Amino acid sequence: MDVKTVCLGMLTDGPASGYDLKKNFESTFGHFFAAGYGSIYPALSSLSKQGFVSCEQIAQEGKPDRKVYQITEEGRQFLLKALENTSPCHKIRSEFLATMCFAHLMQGEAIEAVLDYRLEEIAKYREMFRQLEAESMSDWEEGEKFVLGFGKAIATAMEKYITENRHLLTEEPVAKTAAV
Amino acid sequence: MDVKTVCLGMLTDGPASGYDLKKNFESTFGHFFAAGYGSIYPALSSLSKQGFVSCEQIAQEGKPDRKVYQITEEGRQFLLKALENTSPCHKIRSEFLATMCFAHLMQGEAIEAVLDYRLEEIAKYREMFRQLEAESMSDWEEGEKFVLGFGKAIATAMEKYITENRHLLTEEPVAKTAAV
DNA sequence: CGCAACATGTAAGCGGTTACATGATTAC
DNA sequence: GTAATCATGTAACCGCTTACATGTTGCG
Repeated sequence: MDVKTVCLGMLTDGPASGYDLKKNFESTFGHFFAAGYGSIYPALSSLSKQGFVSCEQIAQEGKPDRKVYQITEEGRQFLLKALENTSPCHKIRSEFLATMCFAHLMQGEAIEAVLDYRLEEIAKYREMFRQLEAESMSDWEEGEKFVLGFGKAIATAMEKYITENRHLLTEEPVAKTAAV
Repeated sequence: MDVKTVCLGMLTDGPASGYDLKKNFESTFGHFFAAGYGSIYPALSSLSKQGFVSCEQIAQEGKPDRKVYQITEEGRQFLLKALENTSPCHKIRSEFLATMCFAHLMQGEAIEAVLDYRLEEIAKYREMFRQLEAESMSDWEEGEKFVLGFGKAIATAMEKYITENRHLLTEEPVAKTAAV
């Protein structure tokens, strides 16, 4: 599943512009599927060429025309087919964990800084989740609630693990008893 | 941090061939930083050109020469610099969660299948962790243990969340009481 | 007999990131 | 005045994936 398909999925919720979708990518989808304008706009124009979305151009003063996209019946069919894939992946690409693998090559302060930064990032996600719940959760589909809960559960687990185990990385290793 | 830098890091553990590194990418690093031969071999030859690794070519009968790479002092310096980045990212790209966001467009059976597949994948990681612990953990750096523990903690949290909340996605929604 | 492990690489292509380009309006 | 929001897009680039290409040894 690529950015195109996710855009199509977002449009099942109602017509939207590329700009609108970007906000979705930043909020609801932000923690597990990132995308920038450089992916979104080309995706929409490609979907349009394929006939999976229709586009209504709304003139505006001072701003570029607002292009509001709507999913078509063919688009909906295509999306449903895409969702039939029963083995979607879940990939992690973590420079954080890679760095921690080489912690023994780093200075204690640097390790602490990396761990603190990670905790801050998690806290940001937490805050985002909190706001989403407060603001707009009432009209969500169950799926979206499930995904939000998933994000929260993982955030909690990461936070807990890091705070409980960071000492392993930063404490001076106990003098090893001489081998043999 | 890219594949090149991770390869360089792996070589601090001792000389190795591309083939050897691939095994590392499949075991220890597999759950958070994937890489195939198509990334590894070019990475090594690039590192070699930059003088960050030296290469000893060992002739073999019937097989291509085994190329054993060793990190150089310049390589080590470069790696240490790279590890100074105190804000390494941790990215998730999840087709699984994206799919679940659109669960309301899917049939119950398909949703179940996706969830079951995810649980199976997690179980595979779990099994891999178990084997790593049994086999080779004694000579690991603290960092590697930390990262393995991290993987286990996240796997546990995901498993728990999915099993406890999957019913939200697959049960028939309770008939909504008429609005207002 | 067939498969897994050993062992290296190239080349095309894809998907996504980043930087660039433009510019009005509104809130602080 | 300056930053954020609204609003769209292109183009170069980068890094990684996938498929291809080749061939031996050893195990069950």
